[in-house]
Amino acid sequence: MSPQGLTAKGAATRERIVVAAADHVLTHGTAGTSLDAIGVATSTSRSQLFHYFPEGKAELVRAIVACQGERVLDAQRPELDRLDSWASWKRWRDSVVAHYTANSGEHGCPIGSLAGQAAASDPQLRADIAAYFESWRGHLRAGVQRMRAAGLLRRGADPDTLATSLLAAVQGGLVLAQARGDLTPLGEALDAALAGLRSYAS
Amino acid sequence: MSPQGLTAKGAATRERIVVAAADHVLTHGTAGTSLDAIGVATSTSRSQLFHYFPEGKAELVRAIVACQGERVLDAQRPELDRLDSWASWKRWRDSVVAHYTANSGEHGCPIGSLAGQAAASDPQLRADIAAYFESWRGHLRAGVQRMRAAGLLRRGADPDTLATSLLAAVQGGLVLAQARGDLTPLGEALDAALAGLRSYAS
DNA sequence: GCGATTCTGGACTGCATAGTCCAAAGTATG
DNA sequence: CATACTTTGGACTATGCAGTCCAGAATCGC
Repeated sequence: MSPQGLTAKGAATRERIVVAAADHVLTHGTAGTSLDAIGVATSTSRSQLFHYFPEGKAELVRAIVACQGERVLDAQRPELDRLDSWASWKRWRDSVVAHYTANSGEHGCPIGSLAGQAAASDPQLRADIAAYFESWRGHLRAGVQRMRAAGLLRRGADPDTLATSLLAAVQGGLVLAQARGDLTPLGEALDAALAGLRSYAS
Repeated sequence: MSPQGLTAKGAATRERIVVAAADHVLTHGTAGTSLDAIGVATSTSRSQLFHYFPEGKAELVRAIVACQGERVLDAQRPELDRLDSWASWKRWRDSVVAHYTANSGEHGCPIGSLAGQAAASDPQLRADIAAYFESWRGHLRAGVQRMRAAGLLRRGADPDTLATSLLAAVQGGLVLAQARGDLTPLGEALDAALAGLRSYAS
């Protein structure tokens, strides 16, 4: 049994619930996702949801964020972990765009959308989302630092704010893309942010 | 009487509902805002809501977007309308940050948050939000064009994509700010985007 | 195999909410 | 002042939803 006292079968069911619920929440929003809908999507009954997520919907949504956050970050690997050349940044950019392109039909929307919904309602969820962004931003910052250490960027390039602006470009591009129903703003925003980074090239 | 057959009194009531509802929706989200809550906030009864917004909640939310969109754009004036020098861009940047700083407590969240909630649920609302972004982006694009016409930017500066990247920086900065509960990402993202613009200076 | 624990199904409760309806009060216009 | 129209109040219904409960099936530890 796993640490939480879960059978292999139980863990599988839990996983199945999270994955299916993630798809539903990311397309319909937290408010637009009922426990019933999750039930029919996963062929599970009411009691299982509360068995695996005793605190109810809020806990489930948090699990979704954790799951989906990992998915999104994984989609950027291995580039995200070894940003150390201009070519690697370009590859990273492409992997981000490719990931959202592939999943645009089902869940066109990222976790950022949840931030808006969670802002006031669930502080715990907001904190989880903030941590997720911070992790993502940390990878980008490390990349900028590597570039600077390698002498590819000038000293004036501040890894912290550059990482913020890169992540903001991704999230802002996604917001615009979602409103327009077309992903091109994401690519444009990313290109501009990378151009900004390149303006610090030494 | 006004075009829609509204008495002065009626128009005032309608306005009162929209304004109060806007505050509530922007802090609690559309799902977190019940018609009852709007009722108590504005001291109006159920029937008035449906009298002024026969299609119900969806129509009300659309009115809120129109109202709030105007508010946000107005907060950026007069700078937004006459972006034609580096100093004016800086002033614009400050007005954006100042606006969200002033309103961070009440409605920390912008219309962009609604895009996520509206994506699947209400296509009409999504279209309204897209139009709003397009209007905002149009002002920025005009500003870039003015800069180029004045010889302050090189020919390589594409007004269209630069406007997109600037707006994406605002929206992305707001998403991060919302998650973190702190507006600094907005300022940093905007500064980076403006630095990107400045890299095209001639 | 057997007892304890985990897993699953489905019915049930209680509540919050969107939307309807009708009748009364107010307000224009001639 | 009279009539038609707009505005307002509040009760009423429908429904959909989160969360509870209990009993039965499967599975694990020994």
